[in-house]
Amino acid sequence: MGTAPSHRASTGERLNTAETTGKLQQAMTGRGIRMTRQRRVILQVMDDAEQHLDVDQILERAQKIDSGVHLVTVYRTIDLLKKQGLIDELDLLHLRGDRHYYETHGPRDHIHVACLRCGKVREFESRLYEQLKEQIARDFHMKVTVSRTEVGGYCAECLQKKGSGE
Amino acid sequence: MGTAPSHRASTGERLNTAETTGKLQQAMTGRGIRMTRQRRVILQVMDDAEQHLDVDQILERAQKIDSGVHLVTVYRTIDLLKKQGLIDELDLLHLRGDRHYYETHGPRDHIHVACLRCGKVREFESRLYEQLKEQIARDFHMKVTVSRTEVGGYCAECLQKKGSGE
DNA sequence: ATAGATGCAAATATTTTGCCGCCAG
DNA sequence: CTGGCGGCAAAATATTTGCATCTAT
Repeated sequence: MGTAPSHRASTGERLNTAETTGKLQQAMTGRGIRMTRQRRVILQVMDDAEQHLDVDQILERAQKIDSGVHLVTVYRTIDLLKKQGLIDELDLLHLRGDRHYYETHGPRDHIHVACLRCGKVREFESRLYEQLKEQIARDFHMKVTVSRTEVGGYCAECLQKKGSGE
Repeated sequence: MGTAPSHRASTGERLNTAETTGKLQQAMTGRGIRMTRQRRVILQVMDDAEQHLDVDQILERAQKIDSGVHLVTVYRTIDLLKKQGLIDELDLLHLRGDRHYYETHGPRDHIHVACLRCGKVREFESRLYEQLKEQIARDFHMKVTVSRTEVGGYCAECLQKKGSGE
């Protein structure tokens, strides 16, 4: 629980455009949603996050900025953001319990690829994925609004360590 | 929750290879796993299921066959099956709470496509999906063992009902 | 001023665990 | 016979809700 897994995947890229621009905050006010002190903090945390966070991590970071933020408020704000379609929810194949993870909804969907042994999570983008979603929309005549893909397996390093077993 | 009275019609469509023998049961005994009365029942339920089931549905169906099956046992057996890689776990984008759903691991992965309005869930297979997984394996030099893709949106019928707005 | 947000605690929901008697192999 | 398995209740986790108070607009 409390301790962040800190698996720092090699998410090297995707640096912060995160100045205090507050993309989320902008989106929210733009939609006429009331902005409170705590919401501002939580939104900032999400905007600055370099990777997906779970609720406890969000709380932890938020409290570093403003200790007067409560877990319940995090849940409520996350919920709001979900409903507004501004963040995505993942569970990383339940690798670490049934916790949920959240991240700001980027311009392009990415796949989360997790190593079942070391827990490292990487992101992956592919035109193939976009095509797949298009194919679904076409075949079912539906409008696709959200999608989530999580892939698990054993990463190169772990395969090496074990030889090739498992 | 559940309704589905149950026993599958023996005329129902079955997926390929599975004879009435119980593919799961075979796999389990083949791996030297102890077979108990309750496990047999749960495995049968999973084998006969025409679609993904949640734990309560599994329990319900199991108890129709043998009332002496407990929820805890369902959890433990499901867990065992997961570890053996014989079933897949889904959560259908949390469409209906944080319940998990399970289904036997077929020969080919399929995508779950859910309508966010009417809740209907369809399955989708695609060559593109296989290619995508291959691409991931190649790019990351990893061995992909599980994958889950869930897509949400609005199905043709629901789009019609609403006119076409949105 | 006032609708809506937050804090706090208690309620829910879901899954896991400890312990002990019982059954499959 | 014996070690794993299932039942039962209680614990652990994760998230939601009721209500009084406070605050952004």
